[in-house]
Amino acid sequence: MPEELAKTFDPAEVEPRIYGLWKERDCFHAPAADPRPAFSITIPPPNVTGELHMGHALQHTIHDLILRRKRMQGFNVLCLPGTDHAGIATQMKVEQALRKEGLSRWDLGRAGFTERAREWTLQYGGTILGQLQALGCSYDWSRTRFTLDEFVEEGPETADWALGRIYEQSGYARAVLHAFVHFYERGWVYRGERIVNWCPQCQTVVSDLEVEHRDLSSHLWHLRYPGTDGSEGLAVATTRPETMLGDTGVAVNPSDLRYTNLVGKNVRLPLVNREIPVVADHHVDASFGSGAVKVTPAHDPNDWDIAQRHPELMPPITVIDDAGVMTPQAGPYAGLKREEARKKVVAALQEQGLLVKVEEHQHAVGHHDKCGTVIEPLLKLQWWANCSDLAASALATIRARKVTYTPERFTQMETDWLESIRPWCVSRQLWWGHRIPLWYCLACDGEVARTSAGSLAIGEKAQPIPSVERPAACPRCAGNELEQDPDVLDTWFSSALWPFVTMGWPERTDTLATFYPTDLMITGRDILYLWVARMIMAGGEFMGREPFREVLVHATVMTEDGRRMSKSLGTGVDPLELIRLYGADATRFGLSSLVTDSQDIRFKMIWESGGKAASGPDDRLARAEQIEQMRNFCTKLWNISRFVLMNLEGEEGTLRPLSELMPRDACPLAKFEQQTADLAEGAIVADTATLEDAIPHSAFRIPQLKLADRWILSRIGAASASVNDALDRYALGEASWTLYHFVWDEFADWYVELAKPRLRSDDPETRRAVREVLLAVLETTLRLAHPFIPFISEAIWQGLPGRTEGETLATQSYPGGHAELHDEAAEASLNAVIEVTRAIRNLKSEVGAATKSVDVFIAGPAGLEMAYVEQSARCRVLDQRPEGPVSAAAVGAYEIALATAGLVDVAAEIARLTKELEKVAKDLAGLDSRLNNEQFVARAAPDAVAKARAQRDELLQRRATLGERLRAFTATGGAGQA
RNA sequence: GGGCGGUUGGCUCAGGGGUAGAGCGCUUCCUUGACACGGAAGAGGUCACAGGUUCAAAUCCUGUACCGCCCACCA
Repeated sequence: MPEELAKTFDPAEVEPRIYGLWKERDCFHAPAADPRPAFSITIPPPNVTGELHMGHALQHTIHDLILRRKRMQGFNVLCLPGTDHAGIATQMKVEQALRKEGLSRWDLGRAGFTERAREWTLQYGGTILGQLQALGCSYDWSRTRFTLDEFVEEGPETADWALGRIYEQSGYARAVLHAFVHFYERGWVYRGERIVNWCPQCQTVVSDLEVEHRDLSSHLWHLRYPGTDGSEGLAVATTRPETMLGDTGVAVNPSDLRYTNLVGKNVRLPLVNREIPVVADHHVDASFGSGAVKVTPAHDPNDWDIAQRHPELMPPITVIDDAGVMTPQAGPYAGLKREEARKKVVAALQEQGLLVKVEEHQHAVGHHDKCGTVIEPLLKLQWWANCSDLAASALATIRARKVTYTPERFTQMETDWLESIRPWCVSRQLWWGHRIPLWYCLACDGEVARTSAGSLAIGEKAQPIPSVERPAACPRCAGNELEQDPDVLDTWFSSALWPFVTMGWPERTDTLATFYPTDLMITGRDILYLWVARMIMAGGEFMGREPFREVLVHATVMTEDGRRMSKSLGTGVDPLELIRLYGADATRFGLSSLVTDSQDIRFKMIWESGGKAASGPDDRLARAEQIEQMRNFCTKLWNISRFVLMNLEGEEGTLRPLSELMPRDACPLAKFEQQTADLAEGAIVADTATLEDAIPHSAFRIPQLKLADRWILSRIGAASASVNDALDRYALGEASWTLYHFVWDEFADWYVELAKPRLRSDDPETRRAVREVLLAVLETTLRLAHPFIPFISEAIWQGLPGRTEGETLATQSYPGGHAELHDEAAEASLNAVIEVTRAIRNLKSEVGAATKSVDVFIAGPAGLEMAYVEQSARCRVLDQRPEGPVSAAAVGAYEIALATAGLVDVAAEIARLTKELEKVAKDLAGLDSRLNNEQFVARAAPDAVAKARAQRDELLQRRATLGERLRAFTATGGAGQA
């Protein structure tokens, strides 16, 4: 006996219960030793400090939808979750927490701080993983990893975020050091002094990819640098006047005749009274600004390059320090913030009459993508990774299509980037992260010394010792006064190793053997370079092959008016709010229905205050239409299910098991055995759909099968086929809408309605047949829908009779195409019923008899299922044309005459018929112009011509019928005899 | 400066060589034992603009405009 479904679907009650059931049955764990073919994904690890936002919700809806179908299709599905230690973000959070205690990281010292940060991530981090469970994600939580985790042998959960013990034989932290040492030994890592992107707020270097350029309107200041001989010299144009204090020269284009006489001479740098040379360099664009560029090698990458070509511009003069404050080299401006210095410098120059002019100017200013602070280009000695070898092999991998991108256009984006790859600055001046495993010998390395402040001064030519562990002694002098490099690695260096380190690299684990390479990487386009490209490079180097076979790039979630969702701007929604309002299923289904391959998704929101964006921190989400629609869908499905279950009338026990009623897509295991045998033979693994089709389904034999039954079975077969087809193309939106319309428009609106009278039949066999079909279609629908709406489908499924006890829907087989259910004749017949029914309803509505039962005469081809029409249109079908006045319509090959018995407004009926005739005439004209065109008949596809002819015949028929009706009306002056 | 997307009914979006679809909103009607988070019937669009290819273009090509995104050292 199935438990009766509650009156209304209550996501808040159902979701935790069902998720608990899945966990209890261990549905999401993927053992390495499993004969079934593997399907694996590693999720893009969210920041350990992060909380679920709409982008995550979309991303993981896509993940779980794909995973659940694969699981139901019989794969050994692994989705490996985890979090990223997120160096900068986490360090910022922890420092924030410390500030509240009146402490800074310096008070704790490095060891104390990292300990504190680790505690912090254990305590507060990883809440996002719990939030993913609320979304329903079917990930293997027992394998949860963290990009800075240490090896844990055995034992209880290490922390809430871990949701399980560390699984493999190596800690992530150690593996990262291994990888770096390998890089070093390959000669790809070097130390170099260059202009880097310095964040004065975070006090660290960041890579080019972490700099976000924003166009700001500013000014172009033209400054006069007088000649040393008192002549007028020249004017330079700059967007950063404060850096002039560090100028070491001026550059002009060699062919710029205005300045040829000055090249090789000196000009006087105002305010600091320094003589600086004028040089000729091709980099300078004579048509921009004044044609003369001030050269500040310490604060501008271009200027640094120019200075490399002109030794007289060296050495550089640093006038801005790590905090964005002017250095003693800035003379009277020392100690001022860079913004203040700018104002004072401009004012001083103006006072001296050296400010030639100020133009409005728009230019791109680099901001740190984590904190938004304006990046300060500074000259620094940093660790760089030369990626050209890696990029070349990654390019080869992509070009050989060992990694493919969906949508395809992203392939080009990725290869373009790889082709022009530049050295990657991998060192960061942080404490939270993987400390660079390079050691310096204070005894024998002359380039290394302790400063008075106790820190390490490391010269450019220092000779570090690479080692994962602290070396016991210096291999050169056997001294044991070794110091580790103070910097940590870019977080992206560790995440580049994610797909294989999470599976145990550098050990050779069973997990790697089974699940690497992974099948899919599902990610946003914003990290295609930062992460995806680097994983391909790292995978190729460390594993000898690509880390994933496919990259699925999904859209960005935007607000309704196209702005990026942002917490601080109040333009974002918390997905948990959506789950609270509408349930996880509706949230997922709403999101999946929005997936297309275009670039972004606009999300409509209405807040309690009435606006499109939150008016304040307390403003709550009132409505999200796109999700609400799917909540309504869930309610619909729930009610269909209630209807089916409440009509079993206690006969559940006598119903045959579902597997007999409806093909259950054959035994999955048989399939796997076949596939593994193929694998052993070295054969290409057959497409599962093909295998599925090759296995004969148990025939669907119910003697009392009626037209409606044959129709709905044919339709669910078609729906399954098209959902599968769309999912194979990652057209998740299309798949969602197909499911939506099948359930609502076909199953609920027509089949359930047509089933009602038969359920009330006196014949038990008739009743039984309908119940069985209802149940079979419902059960198949639930399997089809499960990846989209896992909670509600599982909850209903658990209440169905005829299933095996103890099973979960999550591990049932996924419906295939069901081509054997296709029934052309049934579809055509029922379509006729639907069309005629609609025409009658329309007529009833027009004559104001929508709610009444009417008499109707239908002329046309035989075989129309009149009982269905009578039921659906609420009418009585007459054997003969009615005597009295009628209202008429023509649909397809059928003519419909509705006895109006004086109901009809003559003028209105004439107007209606005239309007309909006009429409027919218009359509006919269009068709005729085509058919009369010899070119069309001669050149168009034969079936296009045939179709047009058929349409024309039908329209001619309709025109005749309608014309006759109209004539009858006008001739009798309104009596309208039939 | 390059590159990529988008421009379809009031709104948010599907679709994609044969004459336009959905949801919401709107109009009219209906509380019928699955469902008013529902049912029935409607109104509403020269598919941004201009050329071209084709028997046929909203759909393919080229160009233009506007919106968005990515990349790029023009001070």
